[in-house]
Amino acid sequence: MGMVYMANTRDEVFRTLADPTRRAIFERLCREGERTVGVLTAGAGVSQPVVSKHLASLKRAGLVRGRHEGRQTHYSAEYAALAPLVDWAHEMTGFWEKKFDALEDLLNRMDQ
Amino acid sequence: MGMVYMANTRDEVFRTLADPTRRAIFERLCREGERTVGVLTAGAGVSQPVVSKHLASLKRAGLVRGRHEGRQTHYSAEYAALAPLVDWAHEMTGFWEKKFDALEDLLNRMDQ
DNA sequence: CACATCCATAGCCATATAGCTATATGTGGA
DNA sequence: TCCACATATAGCTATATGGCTATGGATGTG
Repeated sequence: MGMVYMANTRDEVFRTLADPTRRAIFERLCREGERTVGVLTAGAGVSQPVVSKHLASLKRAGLVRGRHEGRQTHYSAEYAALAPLVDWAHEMTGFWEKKFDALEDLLNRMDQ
Repeated sequence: MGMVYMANTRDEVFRTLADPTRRAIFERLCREGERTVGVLTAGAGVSQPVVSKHLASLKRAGLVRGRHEGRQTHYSAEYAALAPLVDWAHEMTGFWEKKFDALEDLLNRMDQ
């Protein structure tokens, strides 16, 4: 029950998406689908080795996957890897709702 | 339409929540509600000045608010500040769904 | 085979920042 | 007033990392 994702994974996802350049690359893969390193480099605003490095980070975090085809590597987004982030956020706001439930409960008791 | 949160805010929220210590402090405020710096320091695993610094970061990102009461400062979580993060994640997975819609559409056309 | 192309890796540097201790600031109590 | 307490700030250091250039390794092409 719960805790499907290790805190470790969550840590890495948060840390990986914190960098704007890296997040932009991931976002582009989400929007445009599978893309090669060369295409991603054009418009990334940084050099090709930097793009490769960021893609390696994203891959380590499970956020992208690479597919080799000849000389090119095609990367694509792994949408499911966003789950730890979304789950965590929902858990946090969940505590907020529970507090309101408790407040409502308290008010109901006070009514009696 | 959309773009209620500046990319700037999103950047800051991501960057702020990337640090595990800081995220743990925020998480505690979510779970336990309003807490003083002293209470947060106990169990944070770092010194009091570090906790104060992290709280200042969280405040700058809009993730917490502080309430002064005598010598103490009571901090509490601003759950709404998580919205940019959740919205972004949903936007990303939205692109995924659109792709499936397009695929389904394509398959429907091929059926004819 | 020789050469070009695509990507990954190595090695370097500059900067950002998370942690520390020491101290300042502000508040309550004797 | 004097001291204790709670928090914030200042100043420092070590480390992590995002950027670069140079180069290696692999794959097409003439």
